[in-house]
Amino acid sequence: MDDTADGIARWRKVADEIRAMIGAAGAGAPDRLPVETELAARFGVNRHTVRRAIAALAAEGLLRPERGRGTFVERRPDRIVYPVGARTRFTENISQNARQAAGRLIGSGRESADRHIANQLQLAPGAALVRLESLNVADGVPLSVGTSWFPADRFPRIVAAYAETGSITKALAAHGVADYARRSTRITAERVAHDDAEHLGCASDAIVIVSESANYDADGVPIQFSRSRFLADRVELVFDS
Amino acid sequence: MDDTADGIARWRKVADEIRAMIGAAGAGAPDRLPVETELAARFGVNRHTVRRAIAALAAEGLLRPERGRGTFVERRPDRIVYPVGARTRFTENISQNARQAAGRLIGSGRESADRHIANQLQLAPGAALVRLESLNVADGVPLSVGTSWFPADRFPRIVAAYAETGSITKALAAHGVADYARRSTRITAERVAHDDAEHLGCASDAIVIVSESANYDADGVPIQFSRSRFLADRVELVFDS
DNA sequence: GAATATTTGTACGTATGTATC
DNA sequence: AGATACATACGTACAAATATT
Repeated sequence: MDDTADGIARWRKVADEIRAMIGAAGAGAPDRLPVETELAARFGVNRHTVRRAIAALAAEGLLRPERGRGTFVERRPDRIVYPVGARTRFTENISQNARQAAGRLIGSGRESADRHIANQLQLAPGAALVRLESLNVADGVPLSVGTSWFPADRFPRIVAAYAETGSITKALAAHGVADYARRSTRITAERVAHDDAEHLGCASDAIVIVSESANYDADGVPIQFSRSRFLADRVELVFDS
Repeated sequence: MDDTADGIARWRKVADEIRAMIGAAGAGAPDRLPVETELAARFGVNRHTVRRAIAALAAEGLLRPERGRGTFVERRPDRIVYPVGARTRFTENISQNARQAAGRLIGSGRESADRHIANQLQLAPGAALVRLESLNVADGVPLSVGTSWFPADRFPRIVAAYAETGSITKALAAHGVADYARRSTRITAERVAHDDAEHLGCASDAIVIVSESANYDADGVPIQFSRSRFLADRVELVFDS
């Protein structure tokens, strides 16, 4: 299988060599790779073996192959800092780090509560909900997509209000919620869903940080359950404790 | 390239069909895939095309191919809940959710502070540090690996103390630190590093939640900076606010 | 703008290695 | 030991997107 007989696949060695190439120096570091055929010749392997190595490095976010153009070294910009606390509000938070922040409605619907959401919102399973899908953008760069569920009877016009204002806070205010807070936040991470990748304009194998939380009004009544997917490449969450 | 002429690669269609196969039902759902040659015959494509599809689904965590055995459907267990707060301590936290929790020393060393860590520990760049690598296991399942840095002059024997006790808290106590707390936690997510994957016993393309934080003693002096990598498949972090 | 060359993406074929059954 | 099943590797061809002439 590999003629080096040390049990390491060739494509892994090629990947390591490429890693060394691109990680060599900061200033003189190349920003693009030689073409696949030349790499294959240089390493004495088949083009497919080079491609296997490139695919692995691309999955790590180190390379970005573009059909017809070449394979480029990924220089990832610093991540935008997203502070999470009891009073987290997207627009206000992000505008501390970015020049422009906006939320946009990308979908909505009505559905009945499954067990998990019913529990979070302290409703009976099957209760009527409004679902709201939003895309959050800072400085023109999509950062996250979020799905929120609201009790339909209390927030009948939440979708329209959000579509107008681009702000959950304002949409809630239009329903008489002057203040709200979150209590706890569950954090997981996974590969981005297909639909989310399209909205976020990211690679189909990108990683998202998933944040689930509920918001409560001043009386402690749950008013919103949300599940946000943050692009891990572009955002870091900061929790103060 | 594909004879369907709708611009969708064949391997993607095969992936979708396999996804449908395994996601069919809860009870009667298969727990393993037919062998690659049979899938290739069934879908009328080459075995490599099937493999490309399987690789994509494996990257999503849906399949787990095992050499010589077959390709299995991944049924992921519920994640262990890991509460994060000012007084987060691994052993105490996890033992609320698991029967057994333990930390094990997997590496250590001495190094000098780079800019980032020096800043976090309020030291001059180049200051002497002790680095401690640990593997955290609950119920025999590796959950996370962590790297911690301590000022070398204040915690000269921290590695030995941790090796003996398996607890950072106790190792710090041996150096006279009765209490400590964290102030903020930075959360990112990325693909697991190669070395970490070996310790965690996970797939090489698994996702980890990366948590960076500093701990401070009762006088507010930073005593530890740590970078923990939690397997996203096995753990969820919960922050109270 | 059109034709051509370059470069990555997909697909199939074939062979062999390695782990498991 | 033999059969089975996934892993790696090379070869070939063409498609699709981009760059160049």
